Amino acid sequence: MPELPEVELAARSLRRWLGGRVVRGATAERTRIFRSSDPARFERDLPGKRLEGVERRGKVLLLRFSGGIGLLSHLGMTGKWVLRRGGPPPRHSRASLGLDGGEVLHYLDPRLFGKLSILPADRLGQAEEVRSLGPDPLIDGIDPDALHDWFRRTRRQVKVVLMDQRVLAGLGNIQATEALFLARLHPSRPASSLSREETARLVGAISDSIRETLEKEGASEELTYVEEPGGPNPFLVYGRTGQPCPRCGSTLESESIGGRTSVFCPRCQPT
DNA sequence: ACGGATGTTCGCGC
DNA sequence: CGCGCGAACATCCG
Repeated sequence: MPELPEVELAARSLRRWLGGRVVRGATAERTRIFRSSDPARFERDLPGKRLEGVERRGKVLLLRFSGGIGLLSHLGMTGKWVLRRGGPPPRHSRASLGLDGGEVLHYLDPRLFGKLSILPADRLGQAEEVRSLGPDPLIDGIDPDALHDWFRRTRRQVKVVLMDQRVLAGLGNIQATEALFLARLHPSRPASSLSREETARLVGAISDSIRETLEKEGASEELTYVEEPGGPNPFLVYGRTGQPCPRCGSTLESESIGGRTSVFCPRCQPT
């Protein structure tokens, strides 16, 4: 589920579901989700508190509750917040917040790669997970010169740099793959080889890719309310190795870059 | 049944 | 300190 667009949609859902509402009860399993915190604090600190605000920085969700309680949520690879009313808890619910009217907000995470921590609300922004982040494309925008400076100072491949959260906050394997395709840049190009003009093109492509994904996944979320996976692949090239390039019809190829599968068109994205 | 998966972090070696 | 690589985490899905 989670790169910048999905986390942004999660933030919007959380605001809609429990903005201003009071938590009646809280439960948390003792799992590695609570690494730097403690499930007991989740259960003890949240009941009686009102959600006052939800922010997102990169892939990190920051929830502020009344009483100065803060909750940091990183969805990892398979984390997800869902709202249910009644019924048995969904599979892999690791923590939950009970609300008025029988509604329950569940944090689902089958693989336990995500993270939850309770900390003072006024220190959410100073958490290491947030402090280490570069500019967020949606909140701060992307400065082409600053990105070009990063590119010039590294010997890494451009896709690896795009996924470095210190450079830009929120891009993962999908968004980096899609943006490089839109910008017609091969993912394994040394970042330092990109011209100022190519970097500017890439900046536009990143914005386009994020906006596209937000629209597509936002629309499907409204349709289903309780989002279910398994729809058609909404991406241009991600997950489409061996299929025809949507731009030129050449067969899409893939290779591992920075330990992740990267899909590209050998003709549109020359090395 | 096997292989891969939207993320992060750690250890190892150069 | 930079960087590449592989592994680990735990489960699901095609």
